[in-house]
Amino acid sequence: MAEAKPLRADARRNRARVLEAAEAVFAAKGTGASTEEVAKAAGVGIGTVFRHFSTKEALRQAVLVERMREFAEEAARWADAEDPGSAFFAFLDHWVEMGTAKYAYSEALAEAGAEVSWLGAEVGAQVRQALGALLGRAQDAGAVRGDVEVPELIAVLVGASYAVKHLDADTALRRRTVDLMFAGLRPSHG
Amino acid sequence: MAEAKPLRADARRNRARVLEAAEAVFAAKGTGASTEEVAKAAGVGIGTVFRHFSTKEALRQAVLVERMREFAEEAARWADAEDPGSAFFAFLDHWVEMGTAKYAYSEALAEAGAEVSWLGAEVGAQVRQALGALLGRAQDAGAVRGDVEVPELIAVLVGASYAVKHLDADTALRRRTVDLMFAGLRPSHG
Amino acid sequence: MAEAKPLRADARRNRARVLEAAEAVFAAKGTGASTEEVAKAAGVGIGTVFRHFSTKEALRQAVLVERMREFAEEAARWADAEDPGSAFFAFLDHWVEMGTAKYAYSEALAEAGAEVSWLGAEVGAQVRQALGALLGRAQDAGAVRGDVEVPELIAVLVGASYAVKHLDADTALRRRTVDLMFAGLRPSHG
Amino acid sequence: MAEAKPLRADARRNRARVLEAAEAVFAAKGTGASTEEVAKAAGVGIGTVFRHFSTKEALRQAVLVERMREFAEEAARWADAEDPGSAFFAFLDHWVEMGTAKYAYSEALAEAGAEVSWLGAEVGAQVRQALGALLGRAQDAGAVRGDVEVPELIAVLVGASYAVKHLDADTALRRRTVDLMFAGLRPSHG
DNA sequence: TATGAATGAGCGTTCATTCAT
DNA sequence: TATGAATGAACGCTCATTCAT
Repeated sequence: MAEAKPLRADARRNRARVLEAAEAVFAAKGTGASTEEVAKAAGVGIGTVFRHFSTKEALRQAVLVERMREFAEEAARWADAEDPGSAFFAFLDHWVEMGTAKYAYSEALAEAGAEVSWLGAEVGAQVRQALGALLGRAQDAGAVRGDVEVPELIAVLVGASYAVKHLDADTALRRRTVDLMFAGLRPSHG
Repeated sequence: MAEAKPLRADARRNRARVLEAAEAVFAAKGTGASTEEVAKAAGVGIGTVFRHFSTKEALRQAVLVERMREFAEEAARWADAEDPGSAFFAFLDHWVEMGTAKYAYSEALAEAGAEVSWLGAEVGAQVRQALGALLGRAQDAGAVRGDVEVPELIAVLVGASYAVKHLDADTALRRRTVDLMFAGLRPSHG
Repeated sequence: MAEAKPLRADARRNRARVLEAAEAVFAAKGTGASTEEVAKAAGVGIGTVFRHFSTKEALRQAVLVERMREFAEEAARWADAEDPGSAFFAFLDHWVEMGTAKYAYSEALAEAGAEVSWLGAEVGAQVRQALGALLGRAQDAGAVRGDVEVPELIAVLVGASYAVKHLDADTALRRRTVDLMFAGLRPSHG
Repeated sequence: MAEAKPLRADARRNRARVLEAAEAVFAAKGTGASTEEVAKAAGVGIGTVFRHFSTKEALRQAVLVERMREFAEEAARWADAEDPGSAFFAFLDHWVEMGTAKYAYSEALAEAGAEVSWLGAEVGAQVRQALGALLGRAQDAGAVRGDVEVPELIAVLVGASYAVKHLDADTALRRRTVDLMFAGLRPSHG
């Protein structure tokens, strides 16, 4: 439950810098970017990267976990909005927009949806729970079809994030696409 | 526009074998698979692969072009079905299901949607045209919202293919997800 | 039985050069020397080394196998000498002397004695058989104790080679040591 | 000659723990084991290891020195046995057996025999002296050939230890090998 | 003095690409 | 034209050593 090792202050700072750098580099060039490049972006030696993340795969996963943490936090932030229906759709929009900027969001969410073991029961559960709350209230308010459940909602979100990734230049088209993908969630559809 | 050189029969045959092998290998292991492996699968030397596709990237693109050709053909095949509405949705479903099996379909379509230059005006246009025909007839039949246009349709398709890629184990969930994503295309009965 | 792949002439030549270079480099600096260095010594790119020996360990083993092949050949060469007793001891001496120059001889023989699986049934058997022949004739001639068998003979040889490795500067001492180690093989005249 | 600085009690204790740990780790995994691992086994930080042994090589040598000290002590312990002949051979046997368990004994002794400079005049001399005493008394008692001297005795011991290292599974073979290697020391051999 | 985080050279290995056969 | 051996840059990762805490 508590952090395993209470790292020294400077070590924790470096860990964070590496994580941030990895997030940025992976976002810009994909996971294929070299670990060396991440190290350079973080301003540390390559040994430091591997001290904190024993494997490149471990680093990739840490980035994804971080993103899911942000996702859950963000979702929680919208949880007690006055109008649950608007809040729900606003959150979806917000999230998809972020995915345009930060490359691996859809990937992260996909793996969270799939309940990948390494994500850690904790974060995965937080994600599903926070999203479930938002969804439930929107359904109670009659803004979302009652038969929608969290797993397919996640999948739709994943798809939307991915679809939009290639559309960052054309704002209008992106708008139309996102609207179309989320329209099916609304009850008015037969 | 036309093929640069009229290849000798055996050369053309080899080119085709390599392309097929690449499709299979990339589908199974992703684009990261080595060119050597593709050569082996095709039963040719690695030199032959590079004779036909001067670069690995060129090979990857050729695979995508091939897929788009199939996409356009398939779409054309549904073009004169009796019930345009059913045909339209049946085609979408069919396509998404194929994407589950053949890895990079969504990727290919995404790049086709983006009108990437290398796709070649020809294939890109064929795709958009065939899909446009299907869409137009479905709209005329009142089965699809009238304000939907080809670009966002492609984007939705891309998103659906991607979303579903991680769901190949759970058929029911896949079904619900796809339905949800395409539901927005239908005219609201509000 | 026959060579698995009939390599092209140039490829076979390169394989041999790499093997030779590895023998020399490992002899001079131990197995810890870098593969890069072996490549340089062979005058080939590093990729070539790994094409022929897929692993550094594989290269090391190939060197040992090569040495055992030489050992067996050499032993066979002494097999039909006129005086079996002299031939036997002369061979032992000869071998130990070579071990002084070529670093990993004792290591190779030790693993042959241990019947390490990768040595290949073939070479290991050749070694034991050739040595057994020499030993048998020497025993028949009364020059070696009758109760000595091949396994312990190999062990003694291994020990002698190793002992002598550190004595290459002092010929006289080396002489006395080797004599002492092999003296026990002679029938006691008690 | 004497210890450079009279270390504080806890520092001396740490030095000893590191040395012991290194002995165990090197024995189990060879000198290739990482210094980090030694530190962990000793229960100290890696910085502490390097404070006491400025270099990994220095640590390795310290281990060897320690072993030679034990060798000399052990030899001295047998020095005034009643039957010098039995004592001599019993000591050799004992030592070789230990070498089976503790990996680098033969290596250590080899370097002692070679009078490597770093071993320190002191320990090297102790070793040669203690062994010389044992040998001398055995020769006086007629149990060992009179022309044998310490240097070749050390070499034989080194060879025997090494030979036996690969034979730890087969006790009977080990027995026969050792007997064979030491048999040459006895006077009955022509 | 002890700690362990940081460093970066170096290693084994892979793979796209070239070129002699 | 087809082959596959050769090449070497680049990668992930390890580890002896240094140094701030």
